[in-house]
Amino acid sequence: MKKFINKGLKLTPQRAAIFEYLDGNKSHPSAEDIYLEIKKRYPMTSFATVYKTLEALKSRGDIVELSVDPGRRRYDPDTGPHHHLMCIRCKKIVDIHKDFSLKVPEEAKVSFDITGNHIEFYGICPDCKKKGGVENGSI
Amino acid sequence: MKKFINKGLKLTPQRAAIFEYLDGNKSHPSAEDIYLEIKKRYPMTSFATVYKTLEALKSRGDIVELSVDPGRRRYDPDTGPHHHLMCIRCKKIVDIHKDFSLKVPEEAKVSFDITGNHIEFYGICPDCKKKGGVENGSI
DNA sequence: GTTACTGCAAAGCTTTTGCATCCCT
DNA sequence: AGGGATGCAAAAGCTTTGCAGTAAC
Repeated sequence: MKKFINKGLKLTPQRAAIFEYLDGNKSHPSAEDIYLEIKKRYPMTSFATVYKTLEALKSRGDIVELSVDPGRRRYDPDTGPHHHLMCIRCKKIVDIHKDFSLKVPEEAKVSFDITGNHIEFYGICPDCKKKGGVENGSI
Repeated sequence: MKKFINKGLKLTPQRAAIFEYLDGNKSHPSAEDIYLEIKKRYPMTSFATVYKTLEALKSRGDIVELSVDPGRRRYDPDTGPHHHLMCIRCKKIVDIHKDFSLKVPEEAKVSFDITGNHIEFYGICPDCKKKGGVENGSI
């Protein structure tokens, strides 16, 4: 929570609820997840407010947007360098805090200015392993 | 083209055009890119057909869906293991064919069955470097 | 002749936006 | 008081789907 306040943003009850929900959150929630959770405490909260707040936080660098889950954006309040492992069945995402020190090939380095990297691991989580079934993933 | 035909799918002119366009294609096109291109040769082609064909190819494992570009899915006919570098300004994607042999941390390995991984590099491409400007990326 | 594919249009989801009102500072 | 934030509803993207007609095999 500390990291969000006093940054020039007005602290409204809705935002406070969003900040509090995100702070330390390891679930990589989607906008809808956040909306539904916030609504429990502040039923007046609208979807637009959630999206606008996420956009504000994102552009301030207080959260990052994940594109691992095709079809919906997920948000991560952990802005430090780390990677993710997503269950291809239930879309659960867990953090991989490990430094892989990736060396980009020379050809790419000379033409592009590389600004970052992100590794996505795919797999089946323990819960889904128990249930069985079929899936088809994406990169 | 060879890799797509005779797989139980009916070969219609629309599909032939899609197969031909995708074969060896390194541009990582979106469904719309494909649709617009195919339409030049087969103006009757519909968006639905493109999506349905992509779905068919995807479920047969003949193409992979990339989730690097938030907001739109991109398709890659190169189904071998490789990674990608995307320009955060123009969304251009280039291949990174290099084996990084990533070792997943033990904690993750024991709980998940890891099925794959994919590295996304982010950067500014040569064309966009010339133009200058500001951006804000996502992971 | 079957069966699968096509095209159209409608619907489904997620995300964005305009605008009047509200309320934090 | 001023300016940013809220909420509503409409709109905008992208993707999926139902269905009748059509074409590949």
